[in-house]
Amino acid sequence: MDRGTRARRRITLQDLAGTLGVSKTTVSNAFSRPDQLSPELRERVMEAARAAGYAGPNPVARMLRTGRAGALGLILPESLPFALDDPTTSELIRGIADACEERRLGLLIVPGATRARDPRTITDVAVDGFIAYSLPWETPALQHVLARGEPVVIVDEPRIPGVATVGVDDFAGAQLAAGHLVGLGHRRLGIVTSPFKPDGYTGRGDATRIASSTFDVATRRLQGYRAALADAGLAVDDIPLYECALSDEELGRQAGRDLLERRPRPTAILAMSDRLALGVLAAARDLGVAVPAELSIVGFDDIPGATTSRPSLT
Amino acid sequence: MDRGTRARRRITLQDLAGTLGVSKTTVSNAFSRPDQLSPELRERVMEAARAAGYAGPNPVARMLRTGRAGALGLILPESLPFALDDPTTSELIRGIADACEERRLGLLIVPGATRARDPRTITDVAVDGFIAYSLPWETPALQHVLARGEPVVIVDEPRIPGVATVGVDDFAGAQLAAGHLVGLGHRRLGIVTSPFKPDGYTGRGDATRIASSTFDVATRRLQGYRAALADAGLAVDDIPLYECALSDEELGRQAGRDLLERRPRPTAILAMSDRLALGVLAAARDLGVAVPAELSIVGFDDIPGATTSRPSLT
DNA sequence: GACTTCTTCTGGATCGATCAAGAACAGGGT
DNA sequence: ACCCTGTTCTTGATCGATCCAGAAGAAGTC
Repeated sequence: MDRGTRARRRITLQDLAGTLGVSKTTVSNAFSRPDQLSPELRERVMEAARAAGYAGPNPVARMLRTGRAGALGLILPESLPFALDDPTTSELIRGIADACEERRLGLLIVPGATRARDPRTITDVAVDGFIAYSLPWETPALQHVLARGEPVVIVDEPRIPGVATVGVDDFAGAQLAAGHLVGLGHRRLGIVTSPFKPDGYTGRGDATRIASSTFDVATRRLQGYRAALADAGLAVDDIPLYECALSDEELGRQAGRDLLERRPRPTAILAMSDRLALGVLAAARDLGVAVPAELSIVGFDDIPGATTSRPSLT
Repeated sequence: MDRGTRARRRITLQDLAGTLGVSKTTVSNAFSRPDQLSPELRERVMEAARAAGYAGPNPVARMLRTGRAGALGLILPESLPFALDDPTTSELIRGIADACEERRLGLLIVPGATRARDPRTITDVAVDGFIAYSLPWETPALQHVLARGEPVVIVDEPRIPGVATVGVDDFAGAQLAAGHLVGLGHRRLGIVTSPFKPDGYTGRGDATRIASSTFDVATRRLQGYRAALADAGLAVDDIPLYECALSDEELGRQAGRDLLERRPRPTAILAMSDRLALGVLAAARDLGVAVPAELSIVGFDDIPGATTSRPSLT
């Protein structure tokens, strides 16, 4: 069956070589290794390519032969807009994007990895390796990434033996933050945590949830807080906790309201991220609690040790 | 030269078929077309694959054979964090990301296309088509995209004959916004524009720049504004313009300050994006100009006709 | 028994490039 | 005349899958 005007097959390196009367290797070299042939011939090849509307070697075929995909996959736990809403994450992504461009690598983004998703969005993409950002332990997406057997770098969490991980020292950072507050004399604290599980729960701290946490970051930061507070002789189990499902200002505000309405009211609040801290600040404003006179708030800005009590911020 | 423990070559479909004593087609079918073989055999294949640590067919080889890359390229004019900082863009990207996931397509992001960049970041990626978002006319990146000969959809601009373009009706939207203001009785207006050229210029409007504009969106919106204002009998050339290099709140504020310091002071300002409008609002606050009592501000929210005078927004 | 029809599986061609090895020719040195 | 070195170009194999045509066997139909 001849379908009318025959759908013109995409032109290949071979075709071009044919019309020019040279070998395909030569055409290939004209594009990829210009020093391997005489300038005149190269110019002829390029000219013919232009005339034929040939844009250059098919990237997929090249990938197959060379074994390099020329791209990196970036796995994000949440949606892209949400991820970039967080200054820390945004900075990380920009850094990755810039580094990729510098190395002439494509950047393939796989957002929303904590949601259930078709494995094929991970198994079927052409990348040389992955960067996985802050995922809970048992995320299926992460399993698929690891199963591919390609290089993986995990940012922040989870820590998996044999897999490269980069991140901040959560324990030490949290310990420092909490130590700072007790050093200032605070004895009634409150803690606003990032999620322990990716199930969307937001509400008061719950020992069983903490015990079965799958987010390493939250766990380690909490341990850091508790270590410092225990050192100061406080009963860590009595310190009110509020868990937020997302590192989001609105949830931080909700957490702040809950903690600040308790009696006796805490004089200081530890928040596991800057966005949560901002939310707590908003809650303090809502409730007419003066900051920093009546309340100290400490966020966590992912630079170990650089913790700051924030007096104002708008 | 035998390099010590021989670097174990990556296992292939063929290898698996060998150890199982079946054909490679069968193994391929086990993964990609389960209805083509008996359940028992399929289970045997999958079992063997698991044992051998075979994660599934090599995506690149599959792409080459099937001719589909299973991914879309998204070209953005600015950096990723910047793009997502704008609510409209952010919403668009999220929409694209969701649609891609639904269709099991990867999303390969190429940010910063207005900057000079290595063509290979575009020519060498494995995608089935591109979405180009709001690029200036002569962007080299766009030329490379078009040269690939694959489907391209351009969002907003530029309009190129033969290339699918989606976007809002800038002219009509702008006309409506400006018409709204003159309808309210305003006669002294100011205009804050998005860039006419990707050269980073920010400052007062300049007729030559406008005449040689390469950003269609700004041009069409300006024409829309002017059409409505001319209809109202205003001298369009006398209306002060301020061009911002980016659709950024800080630049909008700068623009707002410039326009509001002119005498006679404008009673209304048209801004070509919501972020610019927010900046103007901030400038009004800085200068103690009451909104909406002394000043009306109209943004452009990319929904044709849905223009709103914004009384308050914090 | 001869026939079609289904299901299940196989072999070989193919996608479009790169790569390794080598042929052909030029010039240089002795 | 001979060998050596370098440049320029070609041939054939290869990357790892999918697709097409068809073989083998079971089952149903007359």
